[in-house]
Amino acid sequence: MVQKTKKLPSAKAPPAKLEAMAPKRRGRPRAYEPDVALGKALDLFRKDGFAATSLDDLSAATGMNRPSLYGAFGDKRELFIKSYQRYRDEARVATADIFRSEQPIRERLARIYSIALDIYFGNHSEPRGCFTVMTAGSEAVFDPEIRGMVQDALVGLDKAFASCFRLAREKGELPESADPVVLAQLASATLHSIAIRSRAGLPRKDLEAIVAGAIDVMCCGA
Amino acid sequence: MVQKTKKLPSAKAPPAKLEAMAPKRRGRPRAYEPDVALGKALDLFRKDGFAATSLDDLSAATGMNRPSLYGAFGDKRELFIKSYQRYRDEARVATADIFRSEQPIRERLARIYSIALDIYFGNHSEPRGCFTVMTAGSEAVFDPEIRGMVQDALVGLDKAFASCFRLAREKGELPESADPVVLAQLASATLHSIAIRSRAGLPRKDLEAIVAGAIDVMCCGA
DNA sequence: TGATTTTTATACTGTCTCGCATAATATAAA
DNA sequence: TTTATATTATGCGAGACAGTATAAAAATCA
Repeated sequence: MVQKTKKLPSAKAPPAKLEAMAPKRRGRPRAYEPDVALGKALDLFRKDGFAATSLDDLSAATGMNRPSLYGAFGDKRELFIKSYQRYRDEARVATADIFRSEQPIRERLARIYSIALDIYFGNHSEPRGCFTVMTAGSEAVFDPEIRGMVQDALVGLDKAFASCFRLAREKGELPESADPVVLAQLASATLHSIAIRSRAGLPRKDLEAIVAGAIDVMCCGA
Repeated sequence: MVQKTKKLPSAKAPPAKLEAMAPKRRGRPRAYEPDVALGKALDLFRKDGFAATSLDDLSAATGMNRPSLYGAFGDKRELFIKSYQRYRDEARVATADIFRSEQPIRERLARIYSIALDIYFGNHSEPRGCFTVMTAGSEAVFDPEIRGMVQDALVGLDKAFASCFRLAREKGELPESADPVVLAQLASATLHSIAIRSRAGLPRKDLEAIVAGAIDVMCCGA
């Protein structure tokens, strides 16, 4: 989310839009909305990867010309990182309330995987897969900053799943012998696997079956 | 493996080399060995991916100049496909006897994962990950032939794991209630997960711990 | 020896690539 | 109005890119 200027409670609030509260900017107004432009860039990077995405492609997709892109987001690498940041943020907010909730473990897992598949398949004719797994993962070898972000995403997910299983065990949904950390790694692995399989063109139905089977094993008999 | 000419048991066998059995080729002799050149190309594709690997890079790595590359392997896409074919072949022969053996299930799984980690980490300073998961998976969206190969690799592994679990159940290592197909998908997922994590720079030790935990769950109590 | 065959070596072409320099444009402030 | 500011629009330039054309080199065959 773009940093918004302090929202002081002025008497009159002319247009309802948030950004309209900002003091009038000085020069020529932007012809683009940074937020939607970043979304377009993200989708392009998800589809083609870093190397195969040219600045001309990005320019065409965002509707911004090259200098505007640089002014707004920096060079290609910075734009890539900001796109990835955006992807992670979106994924986080999409799953936040599930990870915060106290629903039965099976339900929580099912909802998480459902959202993940929505992200992986998207609305396009061709599936995108997972940015962390495919695109960012590939670049992680070369760029320490990206590598750090990918590692954060991976272990962050592990921890989130682990807390789910820990709670489930406390609630008696799982036997005392269940190891939350190990189960969390299996849950992550299942997510990774359906991410790969979606990108490989396997039908969503198959992946949903995999998810169902994995949930059965992880919540053994519960 | 390259198709070798029929090895007829002639009386005199001058040099021990296999390729020397071939009838003498007509023109200027090759300055490269196709097999090792393909190996170099494979490693480059694994490191950088398809788009970021230039023909100049490939030329330098293989020691072949551009026209020789074309003559031997075709254009970049064909070379990529041949490299991937080679990768799959190597992985298959490296695991063939384990998948064919009748060892205890835990041992078989442990050996498979150990070989996988060897492949993913390699001898280089920087890990490579899995060609199927990373590089080929990314390209699968655009190229039907690559997509087919990736799907083959994925479901082929599922089936191989499934036959392991089926045998284990028959031998009484696993309870009757164990579902070989579901367990196989978990075994594949674990492999996918460590492939991703290796590329993301996580230490091998961590991945070995993940493997150990996953094996414990999959062979529940056995 | 000379002719044929196969590969290597060099260099070229037209296109794309990234990043930036420059100039035009649209707004707010003075 | 004029000035200052911030953005857009155009396009340049040095280099990388994939693929190929052409010629030289090294072998076998006659």
